[in-house]
Amino acid sequence: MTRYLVTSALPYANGPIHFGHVAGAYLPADVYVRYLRMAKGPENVLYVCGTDEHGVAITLKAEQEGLDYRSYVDRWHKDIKGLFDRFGISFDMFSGTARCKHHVDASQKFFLALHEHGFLQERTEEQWFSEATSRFLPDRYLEGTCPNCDFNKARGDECPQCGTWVDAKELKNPVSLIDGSNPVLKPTTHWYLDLPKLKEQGLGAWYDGEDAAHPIKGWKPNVDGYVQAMFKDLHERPITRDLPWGVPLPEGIEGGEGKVLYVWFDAPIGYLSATMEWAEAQGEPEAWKSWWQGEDTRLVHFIGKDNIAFHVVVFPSMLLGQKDAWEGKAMVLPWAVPANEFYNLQGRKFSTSNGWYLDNDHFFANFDADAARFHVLMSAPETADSEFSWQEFQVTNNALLADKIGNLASRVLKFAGKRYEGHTPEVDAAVVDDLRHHDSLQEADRQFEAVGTHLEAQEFRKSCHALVAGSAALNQFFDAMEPWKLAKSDDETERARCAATIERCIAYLELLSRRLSPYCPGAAGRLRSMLGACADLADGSQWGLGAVSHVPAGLALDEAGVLFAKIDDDTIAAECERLEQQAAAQA
RNA sequence: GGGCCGGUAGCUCAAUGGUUAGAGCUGCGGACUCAUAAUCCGUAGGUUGCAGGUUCAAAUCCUGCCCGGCCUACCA
Repeated sequence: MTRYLVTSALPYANGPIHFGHVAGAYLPADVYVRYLRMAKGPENVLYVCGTDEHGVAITLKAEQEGLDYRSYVDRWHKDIKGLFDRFGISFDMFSGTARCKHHVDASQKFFLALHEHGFLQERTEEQWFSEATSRFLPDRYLEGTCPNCDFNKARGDECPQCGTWVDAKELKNPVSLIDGSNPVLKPTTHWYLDLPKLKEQGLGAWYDGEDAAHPIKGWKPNVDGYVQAMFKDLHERPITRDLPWGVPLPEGIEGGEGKVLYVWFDAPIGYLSATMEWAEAQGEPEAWKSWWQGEDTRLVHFIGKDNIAFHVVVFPSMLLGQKDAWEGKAMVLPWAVPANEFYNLQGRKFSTSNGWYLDNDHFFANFDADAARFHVLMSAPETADSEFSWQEFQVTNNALLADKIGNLASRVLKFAGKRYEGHTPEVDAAVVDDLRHHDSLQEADRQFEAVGTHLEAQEFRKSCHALVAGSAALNQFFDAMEPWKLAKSDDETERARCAATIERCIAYLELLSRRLSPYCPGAAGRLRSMLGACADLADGSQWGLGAVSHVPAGLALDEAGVLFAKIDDDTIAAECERLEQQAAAQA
């Protein structure tokens, strides 16, 4: 059986995350995972993630705030997890690279295996060193005079005046932006990952799909364009740093004392160490192997476009370079990397510091997480940047969720409540059989099946459209049958058609509740409880096939409630106003 | 500067080189009354960013330009 190991990019524990992050790497993954659990069985799906808690940016911010590194990342870990909980992101394990007890060992083992297999190069170069703080300075935290145009506020990596790329060592009169001191050049040794060699030894074949073990489907255009360009000019890449915070180099590496693994190196290993943590929590510490070394595993990385190089080139290289170091078995390579673009907010980038963001506490206190999930997914940046707008959110919520889907449940169940005293009607099987061929029901069948095929292909926007189209087809069916007229007829055959119509609608509402489940788990659950005893006609945790073929008579239905509440114009106007004020306050 | 992605109806998006470029939402008109003033039907809406080229045929392929975005290896 094919198994799916799904990851979402590790959020950096250095600040709040927002809807933009959720739209790109988390919500699509969560909907995909919820679908897979239903369609393939929960035992064949594992969804892991965690915060990325190392790196120079964290050390600097923590020091600025006077916090030790541990407390600092703990705070953001908690904050970030809080937003995921509100969105209902259903990780099997959400850990963190500085809190997972397997992480240091796993990362060091990765390094050692690459070292032993000849995929690392050692180089000694001069770097700016601050004697005041006894630390090497990243280029970005240096300022000085540009060697090209003499502009005196050039950064260590780039000159904002002439735009040229500055080699930090050539920067004149450098000053540390951290403490204002004048650094000196000092030699330091670092290890480089030999990407060109790894590309020759299998990465290239894997990427091109020549490796039969990984029959990956085509890469997305944004991924392929980026990686092809990268392959044309592939270089060795440093994977160590001089920092006081991170995974120390393994013992026994000469010259490695006091150095740590580069955060980009240890971060993706977080997917593996989180899996180990999950396995241990299950009481089967070895269970991670069946995921990371199983021939049937499909490893799927959901990321934003800023992460493409690391997930399609660097991390696969690291996995490939392990060879048989892990008890003689190779690691799986990614099967798919759905990289999304960026999600903006009403024409501008999300920015907490500029006040251009959605306040998470406020949002979830006033709006339904299910509606947010559906809208954000439906407008997710799959092929190009996209955005959240309050007006569009209102349209999705009102016109699609409340009117098309919620009202469908309402009209059917209330009709049954009145005409059949809250129970499923008795039907003539022949009349029901006749209705099965109705154009609208066949259209509903097609659309509800398409929901699954689109999800399987990671086409989330299309899957949302199919779900709405399926519901629209059911509304058409209801309208075409006109049960409100049939029910009042003196003709017995007309009343039989009415009963059969309601029977079919109830069967399809049960199907709808399962199709809706990955997107809107809360509303799907409410719909199932409204269906009362009819919810028992199919296992709600199963994607299953289509609508149940026969709804027995006399099953009790529950009270028909409101699945999705509408959002009025004033509320939307108030939210837009709130956003503008937030931005103005920060200006 | 270099690389890459995108530009299609008022809005959000579709369209293996192949009929007359399609949906949804909004707008307008109508039907209906079971339902959350919902639903259903009809209709309007286009120089596919611009200019060339290839082809029997171009939104699609090629060249140049314009606009937006991302990356550019020490921002994770």
